[in-house]
Amino acid sequence: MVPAVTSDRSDPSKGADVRRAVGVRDVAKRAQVSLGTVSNVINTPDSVRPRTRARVEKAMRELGFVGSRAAGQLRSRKSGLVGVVLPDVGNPYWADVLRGVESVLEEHDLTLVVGSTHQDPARQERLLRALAQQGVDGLLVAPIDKLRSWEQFADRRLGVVALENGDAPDAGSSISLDNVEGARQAITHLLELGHRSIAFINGPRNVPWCVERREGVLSGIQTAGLEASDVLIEVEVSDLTAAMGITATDELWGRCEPTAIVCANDLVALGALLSLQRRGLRVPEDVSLVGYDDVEFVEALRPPLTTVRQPSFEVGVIAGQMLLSGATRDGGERELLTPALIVRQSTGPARLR
Amino acid sequence: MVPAVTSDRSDPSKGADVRRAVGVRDVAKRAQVSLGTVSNVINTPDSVRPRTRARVEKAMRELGFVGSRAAGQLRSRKSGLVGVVLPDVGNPYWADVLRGVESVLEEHDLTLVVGSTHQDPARQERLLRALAQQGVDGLLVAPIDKLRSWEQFADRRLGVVALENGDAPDAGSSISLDNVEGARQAITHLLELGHRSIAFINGPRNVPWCVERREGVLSGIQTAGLEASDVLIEVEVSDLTAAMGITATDELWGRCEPTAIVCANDLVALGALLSLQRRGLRVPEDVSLVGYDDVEFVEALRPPLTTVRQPSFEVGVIAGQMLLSGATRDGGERELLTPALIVRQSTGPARLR
DNA sequence: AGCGAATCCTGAACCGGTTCACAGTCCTGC
DNA sequence: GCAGGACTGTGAACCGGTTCAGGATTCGCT
Repeated sequence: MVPAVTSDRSDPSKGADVRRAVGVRDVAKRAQVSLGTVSNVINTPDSVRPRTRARVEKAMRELGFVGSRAAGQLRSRKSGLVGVVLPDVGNPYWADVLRGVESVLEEHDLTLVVGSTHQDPARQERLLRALAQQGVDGLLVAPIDKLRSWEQFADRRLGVVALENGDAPDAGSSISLDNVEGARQAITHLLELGHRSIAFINGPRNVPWCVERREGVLSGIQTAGLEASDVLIEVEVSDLTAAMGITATDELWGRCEPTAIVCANDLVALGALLSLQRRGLRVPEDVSLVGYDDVEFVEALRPPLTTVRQPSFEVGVIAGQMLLSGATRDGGERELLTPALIVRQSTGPARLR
Repeated sequence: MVPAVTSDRSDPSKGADVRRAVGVRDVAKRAQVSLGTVSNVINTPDSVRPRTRARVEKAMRELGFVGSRAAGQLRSRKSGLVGVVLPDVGNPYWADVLRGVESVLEEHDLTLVVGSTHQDPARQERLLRALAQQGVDGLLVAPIDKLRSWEQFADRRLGVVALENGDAPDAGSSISLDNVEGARQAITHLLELGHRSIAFINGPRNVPWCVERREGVLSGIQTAGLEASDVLIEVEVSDLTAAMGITATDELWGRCEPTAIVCANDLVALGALLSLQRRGLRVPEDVSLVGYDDVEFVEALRPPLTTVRQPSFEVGVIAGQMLLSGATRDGGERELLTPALIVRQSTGPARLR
């Protein structure tokens, strides 16, 4: 046997090869089996007789074999990678969504490649290109514009699941929360408390769920029989972070002094709160404040924040399951969850001016 | 069927090939150049005459060429991937560190593969194995035990950088904060306020920086001329989250009622705060509370939290730079930053019992 | 025009795990 | 004793971008 293979790597001129990782061929030689069998042990252990399998596994252990996903991926066209593109992993809300996704996918030996867009379409584009080149098997994306360049992933093994993707996607499944309804509840709450000068700190216009939350706000005002231009002061921040919340609120107070602020996000609300406190304003006596997400810490803030609750972890779990279900093709599934306003102590009756 | 085994991919029997991604060879054919030139355009554009390069780039655009990192990686032994293994990306502190890393590495076309260990050695092991198989070029790890299985990454192109790695690592660079000093400051502050019954909610014993913070606490007590067993009540939680903080504090109050609590982490402190508030206890009048990290939101808590500040983003930036500097071999660099106690309003004089 | 150097291009071989058509072995039942 | 099927094991070909020695062109200068 062994008629001296053509591409024999054992170069007799040098002793041990210097820096070559052990490969299936090395393991095969040591275990006295063919390289195909080693591959079988790795991928379909049940198809190998226990005795043989044990021999191969022993050899792998002794040689410290660590496979190369890249090589396998090349032939099998499976990477074991799932791309996750979120607005901001540093936001506890998205971090929680991520944990949900993780909890579902990790037991299927899928590695997550996560990236944050920070509401920047260019960043999103870069991330998607990188993921495409990495050959991810599936994509989980909370798109921040309508460019849809993620559709190219639709025919990957696991397809695409979109989070918070405004209108219906042309490809893949999607899971969203009813942002219009959530925002409407928030603004309605404030209007009922008598507020007639309300600031709305929102994210960029290209972000679907920011647009929807704005719709909800406008719709709530309209339903109350009021004119948006009389009531609402709109502020736009480029990224929904606490730092931006501080800046936006500082600037806002240079122009006017609303009796309430609605934020697109709890982090921004946190920033707003810090800005107000530094200015010596009391919440809710001087200014009412509403957040969005119901992130863990808002309950312990001073004062506890009124906000719109969204089931973050659950969203992640559902998204992960959708991806695994493989039903992301031909239209895929749709899921729409409803958020709920949680009234705490950061909102109160409008102060008379 | 399909006995056509020729390596020729243009199968005239079927019109367009069904599901094959365009490769360098397709681009080469279209641009009338050799496949090597296409590779050069991708990797060393300056080595290709502008006219030729333009032709190739046009062809790539027209064909919608998306390279396969896997194929390239196989030959070049570079993956463009950097593994990042952190305790918990959901923790704003680590999320911030991650942003720092990201800001440095993204402009070098490195993709981050991030994973959370949640203080679980088994999870850490799984993550590291996955990263090894993905062929990451470098590793950034905040190890949660002494197993050192990450040393196998030492001879990757970019080596290893360890964060918060207790004693000196045997391989790679490292950047740490002086946890002993930080914890000592925290406990000393409480002792000076007259507290003599202090709970310490800490993470698992296998985590280096938890061990160090404990050392700091013990050392501070000793310096004050007191006996740890008289003063300190130690509680251990498996994961340093707000939820665990709530549970731990709830349980703690079933056993005893310290006048102060030191937490290994701001998230745990948040949990403790929530637990105390639900129990109707006032902070700091009834119980003083100290966190660790100085995460963004603690300043806005009720009351603002006394905590130990660590420069999170900066740590990430430095770690990223260390990785890029390539000096991770032969011992590598060491960096030790010093944290600082930030006294706010969650700590006050011990209430007389 | 003539010539050597510098620059640009070429394409077969290669990286290493997977695939799959095929061969060998073992077992059952007639 | 032997056909037929189930189960195991084999190894050349393959995936597609990169490498690199060598060929082809262009350039500078006399």
